[in-house]
Amino acid sequence: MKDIADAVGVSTMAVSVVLSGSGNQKVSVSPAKAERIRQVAKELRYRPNQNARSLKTRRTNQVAVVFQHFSELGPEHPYHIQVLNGVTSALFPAGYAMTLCPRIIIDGDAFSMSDGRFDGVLWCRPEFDSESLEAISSAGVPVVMMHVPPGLMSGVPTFCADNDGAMRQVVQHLVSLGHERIAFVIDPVSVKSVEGGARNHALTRAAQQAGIPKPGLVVLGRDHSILTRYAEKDAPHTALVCFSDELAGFVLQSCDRMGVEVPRDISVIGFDSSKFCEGTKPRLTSVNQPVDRMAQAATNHLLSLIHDDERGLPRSPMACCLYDCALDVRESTGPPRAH
Amino acid sequence: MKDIADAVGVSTMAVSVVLSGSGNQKVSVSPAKAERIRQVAKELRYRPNQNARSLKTRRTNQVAVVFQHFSELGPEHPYHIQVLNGVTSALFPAGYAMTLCPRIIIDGDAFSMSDGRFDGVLWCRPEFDSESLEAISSAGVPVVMMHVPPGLMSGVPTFCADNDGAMRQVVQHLVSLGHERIAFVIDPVSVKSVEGGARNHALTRAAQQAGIPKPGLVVLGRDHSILTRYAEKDAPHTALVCFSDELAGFVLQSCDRMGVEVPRDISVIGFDSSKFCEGTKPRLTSVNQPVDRMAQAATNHLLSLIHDDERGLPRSPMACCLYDCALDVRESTGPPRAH
DNA sequence: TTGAAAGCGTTACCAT
DNA sequence: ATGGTAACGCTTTCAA
Repeated sequence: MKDIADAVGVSTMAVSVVLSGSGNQKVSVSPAKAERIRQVAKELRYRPNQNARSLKTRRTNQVAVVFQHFSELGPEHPYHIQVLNGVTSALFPAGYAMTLCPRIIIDGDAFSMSDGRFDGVLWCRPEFDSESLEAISSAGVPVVMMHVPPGLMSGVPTFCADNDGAMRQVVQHLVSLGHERIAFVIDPVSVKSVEGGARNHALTRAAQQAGIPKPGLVVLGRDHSILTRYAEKDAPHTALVCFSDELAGFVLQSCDRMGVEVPRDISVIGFDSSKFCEGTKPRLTSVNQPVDRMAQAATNHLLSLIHDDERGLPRSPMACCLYDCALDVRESTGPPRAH
Repeated sequence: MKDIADAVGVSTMAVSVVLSGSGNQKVSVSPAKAERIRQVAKELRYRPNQNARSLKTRRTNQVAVVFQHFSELGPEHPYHIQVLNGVTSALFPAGYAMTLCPRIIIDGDAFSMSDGRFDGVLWCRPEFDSESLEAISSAGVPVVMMHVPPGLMSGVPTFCADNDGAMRQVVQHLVSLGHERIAFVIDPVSVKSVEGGARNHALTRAAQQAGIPKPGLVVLGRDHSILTRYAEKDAPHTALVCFSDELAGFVLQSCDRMGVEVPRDISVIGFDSSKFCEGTKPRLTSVNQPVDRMAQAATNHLLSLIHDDERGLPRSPMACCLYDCALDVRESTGPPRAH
């Protein structure tokens, strides 16, 4: 900056005002000099140092996104991808960069989100411990969370699927087919997550409302032998509602391997209704969760909070945003086997 | 920092040395005081400001990844996901964050990669203009590129699939099935990319070596009517080699719509051999490009360059790294229709 | 072993 | 309209 200032014959301040485009009203530079400054800056290939700028302005135009296990990224896990799509579609047009930060994602050091590098944080970890909870509520920057059911986090805006509504549709669909004994299938990791519990309870409530027996809970670890039970005539359940499409795909594979035919012997339902559902045999009935829309809306809300803070305005009081889910009926559900 | 220093009764320097973990040898702090400093820092919930730290050290522990069209992210485009997986698997354990920067990705402002926010850049845009070329070669930070065939970029390390080897396998497979008249199918965007041209030429060379006629070039825009030609008896080509799996999937759809049966009427080959290939009907024969491995290796190389620069060592002279591809034969290729 | 002080590159206040 | 100057929070050299 000093080189430019010297070359043009002005102070560094003038250069700053012209090139930062901060619209500083207290200081103005004549159009001629401004043009000359821009010209020299180009000649000298001047690149503003963002670190210095951020240090001074306390704004980085960078937002952190926190996932749980990033290694799970892949076509079987369209979730991450949908989130990334939603986030970037909101972030990029606004000129914000998105960063995936190992200190938070891998090391679990949630406090590092307040280290000055981020204007805001989008928290997409479905599971979080007390330490991250403290970090979130005492964060120096706006935080928006996804997949946290209403009433669990106070003071942090939340974007979540309407699990109750979704499960009501699931139960209605199954009941209309003739099912009565259903179970919720979940993996050991998700069962500990907030949304895992929420969906399980939602299914239970929906079943209760529909007047069918309380759904079972199957935590599916490495040992899938439990599935053999569903091949028997006195199988405890005739329909399995899975926490995710991936898990449902897993169940389908296991069924196939064990000679259990879907949906003749048992019905299977997934969650997310990703393109993955189109590729399974049979095609997977699944709850359609608008993850990309949710992520986009969450990101836009985060941006507005950042904006509020920046201007000293009170933050928007929005607490929780619930998203309707639809049930995409495909071929993995059908009437239960006659006895 | 000053608060901590005052509370403990030392200077800010002592705090810095203890908490930054920079292993400063010129200065040492007694273990007792060091412990006390750490303790007070915790009590005061001290969070080091990364911007200030970066401003001083000129290191951010952040790496930028540049894609072409991020909006294409999705299950049909496993490419981006594979790259992200490879990149993060190398970056995160090393403590580096990954950022997707709109100024480069959307606005195309390649010069912003030298704005001090990144220790290095992984360039994954298959297409690049002269301006970005200048930005890349004059970048203040190490840059590593993917998908640039050997000999095209000097001074910038490159990680690329062995397109020649891949196309040799493709041609061998097709010839062994009895094909002689083949064509390369590509979209209007990729045809202008470096790797698009490289693959086209690779196919041509491989065909020449195998002694079959020079392959045709089909640029598939919105108008897919060209495919109708392949339904006729005197079809010009009996096999289509596509630039990407997505494009091949598109071709399969068009064939289906037009009553062209694959592989009876025509053989189709994709590129990437993503999981997408398992979901198509018929399952897609495709070149298996180890994108995640390439991305991981490219990232590791970038990290080593950063390391070299940091220590003032000469940069590794590695210029180009070529990756073997395999042909995954599935059901979209078969003998050509008898006349 | 410790403290004082000089920057890092930028922005913004307060004078002229 | 313009120029000096003090921060921003941290690291690091130098002197004690």
